[in-house]
Amino acid sequence: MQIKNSKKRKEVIIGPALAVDTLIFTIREGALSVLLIQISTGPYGGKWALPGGIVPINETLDEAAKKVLAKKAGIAGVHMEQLYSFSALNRDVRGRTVSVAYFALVDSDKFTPKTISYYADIKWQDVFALPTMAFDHKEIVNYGVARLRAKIEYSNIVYGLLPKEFTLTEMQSVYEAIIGHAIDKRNFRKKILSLDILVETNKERTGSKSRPAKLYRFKKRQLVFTN
Amino acid sequence: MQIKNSKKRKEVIIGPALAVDTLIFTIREGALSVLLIQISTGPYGGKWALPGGIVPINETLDEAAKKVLAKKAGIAGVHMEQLYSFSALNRDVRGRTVSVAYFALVDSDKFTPKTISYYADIKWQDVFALPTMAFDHKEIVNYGVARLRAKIEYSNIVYGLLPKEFTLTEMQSVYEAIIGHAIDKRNFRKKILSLDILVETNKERTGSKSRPAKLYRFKKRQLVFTN
DNA sequence: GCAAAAGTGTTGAGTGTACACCCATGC
DNA sequence: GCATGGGTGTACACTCAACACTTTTGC
Repeated sequence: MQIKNSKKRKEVIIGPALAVDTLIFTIREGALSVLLIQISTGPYGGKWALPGGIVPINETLDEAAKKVLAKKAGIAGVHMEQLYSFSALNRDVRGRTVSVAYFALVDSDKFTPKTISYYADIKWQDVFALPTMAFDHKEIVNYGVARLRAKIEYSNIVYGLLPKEFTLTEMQSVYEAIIGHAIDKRNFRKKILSLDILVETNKERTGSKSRPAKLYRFKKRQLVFTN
Repeated sequence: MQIKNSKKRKEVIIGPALAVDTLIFTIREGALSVLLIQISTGPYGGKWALPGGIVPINETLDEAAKKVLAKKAGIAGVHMEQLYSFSALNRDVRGRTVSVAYFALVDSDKFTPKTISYYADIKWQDVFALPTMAFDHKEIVNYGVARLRAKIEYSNIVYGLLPKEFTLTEMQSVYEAIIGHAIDKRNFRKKILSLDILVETNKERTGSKSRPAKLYRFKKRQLVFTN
């Protein structure tokens, strides 16, 4: 594209940088948690943040987010969706950056965070006890928690937080961790079973010192809306 | 920010351009409609598109979208919210652009689209009869319609499509235009009145050749969730 | 036999849905 | 007095919320 006059030249002024940040949720020790990395150097050195990265010119936002998951957290093949785009002028003191936030759901038993060279540390963090965070990342986490809370009410999205096979009590614990309060066991079971999103396996979870529990699977391990 | 080594230099590679596109909904002749502009020149000359613009380095996305509304459609002071970010690699053949879509709701009686010099034309278009559109704008419109449909079920968002005072039948027509089918009058009134989002004025809409209808106002002309 | 968690039903309140007629006005 | 749209109530089905005891296992 040739630039021929000053009017058109305006259009090639460099705009904000474009980044993706990823909110990776899991349930860990009964608490809804997110994966945080600790920044090594620069103005945010020592602060905690969400894994993120610049969007390359030849990748879509989804692709860029997927690569962040893979490279910075070693996570692949999980449910991921776009959350919201954040653009406050001062959100990154190093330069004007617009960030598209994504969220992903993982089964923490399957993924162990590993520190990568250029981060000081990496860890799962209870979303209700966030440390001081860089950028507007606390706001992003809270926005993501709200979305997740809404979405468990009308979809099977929690499949992303559960292993292939699980008991109804385990599933209920996931719901309770997300909404932050206890649920009636009988009502929960009645409701979930009526949604027709689970199938009974004929296995049981044994090895506890109490009665074995039936194991269930999701009919579809992909997003299904339930009303 | 000084660039000191080749590793850092990578970070200043120019990424995708960042734009906002605005989906401006109204109800016009009983049909849910969007404001489209016709592109004058270039590879998309003659095609219809949503009003949009590049995001300047010193504006947030919300600000940039608000300015697009003001400058390209002459609309201000209406409900507006972020919809989604679109980033397919080939969405604009002129160059890699990521677009953050916004949607706004207006009362078509208050805004008359005016053609601006650099567009060939501008018009309200029924969302169920879209012309061939530039970029991925048809997808954006459909995404926006879906969001709007969902949102009228759990919020007072339709205030944006209605004048200050209106009859329940007018309000019902707005709902019907959005969901695309008729609703039972008695059930609609019972439901809406039970939500406690309207107040009765003591005026009536006269001048028709039938019985005058009571006029109502929204308690709050800002987004309120109703369940 | 006891501790621990799994599993199971009923009732009442509230909400959603289907459905038909009278009322106030203009002409 | 008739055409037009405004305005109203009831019955049934369904969903949601509250609530306590029995079953199966390990030790």
